[in-house]
Amino acid sequence: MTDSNPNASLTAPSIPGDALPPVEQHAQQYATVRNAHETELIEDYVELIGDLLAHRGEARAADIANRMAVSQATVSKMIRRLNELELVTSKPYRSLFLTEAGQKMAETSRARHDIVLHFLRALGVRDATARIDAEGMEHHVSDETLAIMQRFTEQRQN
Amino acid sequence: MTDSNPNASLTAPSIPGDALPPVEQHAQQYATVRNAHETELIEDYVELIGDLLAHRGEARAADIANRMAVSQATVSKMIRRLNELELVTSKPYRSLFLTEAGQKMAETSRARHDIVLHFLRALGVRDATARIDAEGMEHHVSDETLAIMQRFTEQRQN
DNA sequence: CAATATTGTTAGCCAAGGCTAAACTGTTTG
DNA sequence: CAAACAGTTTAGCCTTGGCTAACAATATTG
Ligand SMILES: [Mn+2]
Ligand SMILES: [Mn+2]
Ligand SMILES: [Mn+2]
Ligand SMILES: [Mn+2]
Repeated sequence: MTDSNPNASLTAPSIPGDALPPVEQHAQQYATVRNAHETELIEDYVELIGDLLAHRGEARAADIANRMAVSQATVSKMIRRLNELELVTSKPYRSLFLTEAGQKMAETSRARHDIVLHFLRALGVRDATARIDAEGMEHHVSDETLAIMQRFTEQRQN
Repeated sequence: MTDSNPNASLTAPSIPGDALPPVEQHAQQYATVRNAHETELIEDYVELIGDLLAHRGEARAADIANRMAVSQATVSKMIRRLNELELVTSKPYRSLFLTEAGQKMAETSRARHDIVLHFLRALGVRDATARIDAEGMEHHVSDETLAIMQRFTEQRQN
């Protein structure tokens, strides 16, 4: 469907910047963002569990709660979801582990996260800022942009 | 609070990539993202309403629903929220308008969105991809990074 | 100008992701 | 080895942001 008010050009003030994108393309932008937001928290949990396993040998709910600054109850509920999605295995009161699918997601997320982080640093952003920005940006960066970021970073480093 | 398992170094496998950031810094990353997600949809609505007013002279709920690919009921409910936040004024069955605060937010969001979009294009990302990525990234880019993106874009264009 | 089409609102539903408080389990230690 | 502590789970609450279906108001048009 198209916008209402067909004779808008009569009432619109002077052309302010870029024109609006076509409705379908515009809608796609928002839909893609909504989509990313459905998976991003899952990805962050799985990525963090993978990091804890790699660096600490175990991933406890309490550690996740501390690192995410979230209550233990919130983590516990999320772990149940991760279990249902078959991304982690867990026995009550024991460390978490990643399933095959979980490990794959952790690696992918970690790789993407690192590319964004290193790119921001290569751009000249301070480390602490780069870390904060990367945590949010990573979920909204397409493969195309990711590839460009990676090339950019490599060239700056050589 | 600190992580559990004090003798983790005994069980951890070989150092995989970067170390984990300190707990407080790590927690700050996630907290900042959660914070951005609280305001991001509001910003997109206000930004879109501002764009519709600028380009079309009016902002109707139906247009918003089409452009966001969301039901009219969802838009109607959101407009009530924007009203409560005193970002828009609305009379039933009439176009929306932005309050002073709404206009300010629209301008800020639009400016930030444009900087990210132009930066991505300057990097070499295709326009359609850049638009999609910018829609999500914009809410997770710090002022520091934004300034660096803007400088980068300007230099590529000169 | 009445009928129809479009637009807007309301009600009621749902899932996600937060929280606190309370109960339960496992571990450490006096 | 009992008590205290640390970690985990459960229950119940809340807000946000989606949806559909039904209804209400306005605009268009035969
Ligand atoms: Mn991440
Ligand atoms: Mn993240
Ligand atoms: Mn986001
Ligand atoms: Mn946006």
